[in-house]
Order: sequence, then C-alpha cells, then structure tokens
Amino acid sequence: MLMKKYDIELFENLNDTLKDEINAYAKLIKFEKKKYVFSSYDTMKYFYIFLSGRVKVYQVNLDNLKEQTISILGFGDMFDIITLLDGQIHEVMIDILESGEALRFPIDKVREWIYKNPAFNRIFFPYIASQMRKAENLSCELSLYDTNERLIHLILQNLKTDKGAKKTLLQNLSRSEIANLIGTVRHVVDRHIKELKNLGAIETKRKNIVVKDIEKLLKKLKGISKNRLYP
Amino acid sequence: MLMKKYDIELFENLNDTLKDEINAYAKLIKFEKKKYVFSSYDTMKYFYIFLSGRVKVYQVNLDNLKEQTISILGFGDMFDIITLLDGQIHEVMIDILESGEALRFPIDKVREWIYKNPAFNRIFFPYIASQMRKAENLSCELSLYDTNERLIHLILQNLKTDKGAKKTLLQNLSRSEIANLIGTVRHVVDRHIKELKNLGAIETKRKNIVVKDIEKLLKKLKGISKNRLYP
DNA sequence: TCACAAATGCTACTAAAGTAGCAAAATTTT
DNA sequence: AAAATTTTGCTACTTTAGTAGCATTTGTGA
Repeated sequence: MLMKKYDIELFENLNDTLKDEINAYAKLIKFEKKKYVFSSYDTMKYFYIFLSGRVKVYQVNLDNLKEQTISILGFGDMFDIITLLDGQIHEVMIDILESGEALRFPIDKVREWIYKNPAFNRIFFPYIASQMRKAENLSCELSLYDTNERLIHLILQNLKTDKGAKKTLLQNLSRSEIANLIGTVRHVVDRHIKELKNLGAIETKRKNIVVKDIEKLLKKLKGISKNRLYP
Repeated sequence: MLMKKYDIELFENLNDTLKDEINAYAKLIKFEKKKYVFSSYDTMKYFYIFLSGRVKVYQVNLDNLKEQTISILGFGDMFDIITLLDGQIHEVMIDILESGEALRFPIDKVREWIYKNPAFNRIFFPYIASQMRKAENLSCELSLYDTNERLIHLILQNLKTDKGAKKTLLQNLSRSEIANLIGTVRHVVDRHIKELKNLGAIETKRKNIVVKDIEKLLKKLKGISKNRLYP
C-alpha cells in the first residue's frame, strides 16, 4: 500500500520496478505562497516533480526591476533539469504563484535514473524536449513580434491548451504577470487589453481573460504569420 | 586504422567500445555555403555532430522578414537534439555561414545510445544543459536589456570565450548577422557601433569588431547589472 | 470587519526601436 | 576584368514601448 502512495497519472506507464524506486526515494513536500523554496542551492541537492500548485521561474534586471518569466511550473513539471544534467548551479528566481505539493528526490538518485534507466528516460527525454521547444519559442516571440501580437498569441495559445489541463496558464494571473510572460510591462498589456475589449474581442474579469470573438483577435494579427498559431 | 578515422578531441574520453560504435555508424558529410542542408525532414532521420564550419539556426517573421538567430553551431555542436529527444519534427531555418564537415548518424542509433549508453550521456547531458542555458539566456537578454546593452554583452561575452576556441562567435559576422543574434535590425546595430567607435571603446574592420577599451564598454552598461557579465 | 495590500484603469510624457532610402566601398562571381 | 552581390555608413522619419503618477476597485489577512 505504501508503494501506491505516489502512484500518480504521470508515472502510469512506468514499470513496477521503477515505480517502486520512485516511491522509495520520493518525499512529499508542501510549498506555500510567499515562502522561499526551491533555491538554486537547494536544487543542487534535490530534484522536484510537481504534483500541484504553480511556481514561477524568472530572472530580474536589477537596474529597472523588470522581470522575465522563464516558465511557470505545475502538475507534471520537473525542476531543475539544467542542474540535473550538468551538476552546475542554475541561478534563477522562484516565486510560488499557488501553493501546492511536489515530490522531492535526492538529485544523485535521479542522475542514476537518467544515466541507467531507459524507462525513466522515456518520460524524461520528451519532457526536456518540450521545455527546449518552449524556450526557443519564447526567444522568437520576444524578438520577432510586437507586444500586441505576443499578447494575442498568448491568449490564443491558451484557448488551445484549454482541453486536458484543468487550468490554463492564463487563469488567475494578474496583468503584471501576463506582462512578465511576454516580456513587457503592465501598462503596455493594459493598453492592448483595453483595445481588445473595445473591439469586443475579449472580456475581462479580475485575473481572467475570456475570449469573445476569435476572428477579431486573429484580425489584429498582422498578415501571413497569423496562420501560424491558429491554422 | 579505419577505426581511428573520426577519433577527434570530442570523443577523447569515451571508452573504446563506444568509439568503435561511433566510427561504425558515422558518415562524414561536407556542407557548403548557399546549399540547402540539414532540413527539418532530414533531421528526422539523421543526427549530426559538427567538426568544422558554422551553421546558423534561426526563425523568420514572414510579415517583416525579421530574423532571430537561435544558435550558431560549430565544432562539437550537435543537431538536432530536440528531434532526437522527442521524435517530433523541429521546424527551423538553417543557413550555412561557413562551409565545413559533420559526422552524420542514423538518429535511431543515437537514440539507442542516449537510452542505453551512460558513456555517451556523459558527453550528451552536459551538452543539452549548455544549450538550455544559452536558450534561457537569450530570452532574458531580449526581454530585460535594451539593444545597446545586448550588443555590449555580446561583445564582452566574445572576449571571454576568446581563449580556447580558435574563432570567436563574432568573427566574420556581418552587422545584420549581429543584429539577428541580439534580436534587432542592422540599422540599430550600426547606430550603437558608431557611438562605441566615437567613444574609442572599439574599432571595426569589415566583419570584425576589436575591443580597444573594456572600461569604456562597461561604463556604457547601466548600473548594477554591468557586473553580471564582467565581474 | 476593518485596514492593508494587490490589482486595475487611465492620462500624459519620454525614450527607444524600427522603417525607408540612398550611396559608397569591399568582396565574390562570372 | 567586369558585373553582380554584399556590406557598411548615414540621414530623416514613424511607431512602439517604457516611465510616472494617481485614483478606484477588489481581495486578504490581522
């Protein structure tokens, strides 16, 4: 019975041997808003797989305090995969957006798995790839599109991932958090949202954006590349 | 003797068994400027390790033809690690900046290695991590610093990697390629370079930037974060 | 429940980045 | 060697993004 403790969806397709391994080394950790956890030093020793809650990983420009959100981690996400792979410290800032739980593993144990356990890697490798795709996409968005387009891309992207996940990325995020995601500041996001509301493309509640007219959103995207996100 | 064929620096620390494996499956490929190679379809079948030359990986905004360089691959780099990890197509544009050679492997063979060969992963995992760090750094640069600071960061970063590598990243790159690297356009780079030249911080030859006064470069960086790159 | 903190909404202003076009120099190709 | 292409350099202009400040609304925790 104890072995069934963390037998979650995520590990469904693993063989029993690995499931047992995981259960043997996992420790359930609860984390809360405004608490300082998952520090760069901590992640040199421990590796986490998130079960619930939401954690923001970000960097700050100390001169103007502008933030860039690198990723928001939730159910099924792992941290910190960079330190796991190269053993070096990974200096990022962490904020808890929503309290939740994670499984904590001794990082050396996880290293053993990724070096020697093909079953674990069948989950791990595609996960790394998905994170790399997201990182690449973020750079290209920041560089190739203006703030208005990036906002619309983010809103549309959320429509797509709607099914499946219980909660979309955008739900329960403030305007400044949205700004941090797309590499701008709150006032700029406000300006664009105001315009989209006036057009009747979206409606907003507190920490919530509801799409009212996809066509109008798409029309605000310029030219050819509008087909990229919503073909 | 045949087995010694590709016995390059990169594989120095591998055991002989793996070296033999690599030699058995590697095919030497030459690539040239203005030739179309390493397509997204090709990299579904083959995996490459570069021996020489330089290859630009980038994305384009079809509306204004602006480009963002995702990475420049040269000696020791691997491609495409995303497709290797998740088996999905990875749609990027490729340009050959300098002709060169690469080892080509059947991608399924390389998958076998990353799933079952710890010796290969001792090279592969840190490499993935370094690519992830670069990707994360690019996003943060693009979002948190203005074009002038990004240019100076790039120039300084090149000073550091000077030793070791035979050729720095910036050598032999045109202004528009520099612009593509830091997410802006040629005219903006020109403007900043002109100012840095007037200050006496740098000198330029065709496709070449020579740092004359590091202190002056650092002074152009704003405030606290200048210490980040050149402590 | 009351005080405090967080989030939203708006106006006005400043600075930075991007667009456009042309000409000269250097390099490569024919 | 001539022609074509690429790279550099400059000016002028337009648009977008970022800064600042304040008032109102909403939510949270003491």
